[in-house]
Amino acid sequence: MTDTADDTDLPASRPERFHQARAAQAMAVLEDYAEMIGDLIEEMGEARITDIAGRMGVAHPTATKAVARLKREGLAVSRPYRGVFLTEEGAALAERVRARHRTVVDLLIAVGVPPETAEMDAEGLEHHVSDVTLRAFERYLAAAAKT
Amino acid sequence: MTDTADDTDLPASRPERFHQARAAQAMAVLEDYAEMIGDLIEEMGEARITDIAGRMGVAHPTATKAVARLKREGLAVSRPYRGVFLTEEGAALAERVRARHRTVVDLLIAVGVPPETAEMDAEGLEHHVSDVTLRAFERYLAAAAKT
DNA sequence: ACAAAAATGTAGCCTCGGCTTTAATTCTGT
DNA sequence: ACAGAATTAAAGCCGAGGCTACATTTTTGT
Ligand SMILES: [Mn+2]
Ligand SMILES: [Mn+2]
Ligand SMILES: [Mn+2]
Ligand SMILES: [Mn+2]
Repeated sequence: MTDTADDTDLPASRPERFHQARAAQAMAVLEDYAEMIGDLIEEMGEARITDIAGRMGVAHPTATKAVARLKREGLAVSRPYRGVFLTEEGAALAERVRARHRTVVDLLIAVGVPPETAEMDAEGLEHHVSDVTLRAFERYLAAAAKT
Repeated sequence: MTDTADDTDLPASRPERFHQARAAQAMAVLEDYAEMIGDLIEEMGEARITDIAGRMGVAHPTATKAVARLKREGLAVSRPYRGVFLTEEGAALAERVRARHRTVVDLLIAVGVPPETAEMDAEGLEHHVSDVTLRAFERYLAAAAKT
């Protein structure tokens, strides 16, 4: 045995933190596709595989597989050669993800990150921002606005 | 064609932002293992597969494969049944990652995230913090300290 | 010294998210 | 109407990062 029990771990053990980060990562693709499909439906009335793939920067078979996973998870529906639509649950996820994305970008800008960089980094960061952290960001932004 | 050219994209196109996030993610595991191996060597003089696996919260063959990748990328060395060691490049990476992790935690705390949550979220967030953003965080923390 | 325990390695399986290639279907313009 | 273009689907490849089960080697205790 090597370890002396475990460091500073009264609350979440170190392995637990890695587990959490991996779980968040597993949701990341689903979240981005849901948000993107929501965007497309709003902007152009429908979400086509080609457009999804184009905006995600992937080949269209990759988008097709992602949509298949969304469907499997009950977040989207589609029929062959028709567009993709979000279920209620999928739409709710998309909305949450969109709001969180905005908050993350705003927080980054508020602490001095250049807007362009903020937008860039937020695309990856957003998926690892917990609810607790998100609420802290919102409070910070509200307080900063009052100044 | 569907899209009306592209939204707000003078600088980094939307697909480009997703590419960037995916690239960052591809480094994440390497970064965490490098940092962990550095920690273990410092704390106990050597990094054993069992300890690496234990702290990462994975089965030991998973750690073995990660170390194999580190070796393949020139970041670590090891011989069968001996511990794992970082190359110069690996140690430099570990150091950078450790510093960035601290800065991210500090920034989160500074904007009002509970320390426990900050530590939790930072484990995933850190890998998506670009150099530009990291420097902005440092400036913010320095300014906040002066208050 | 040597048997049992612990650590490490190896093989083989899975899912996910990329990709290319090829087939099927739908849309479009004349 | 229908040929060609565009879109979508399907199949099959890859690497990464998980896992379990089993083999090998090293360490340890008597
Ligand atoms: Mn994203
Ligand atoms: Mn986003
Ligand atoms: Mn991490
Ligand atoms: Mn870390």
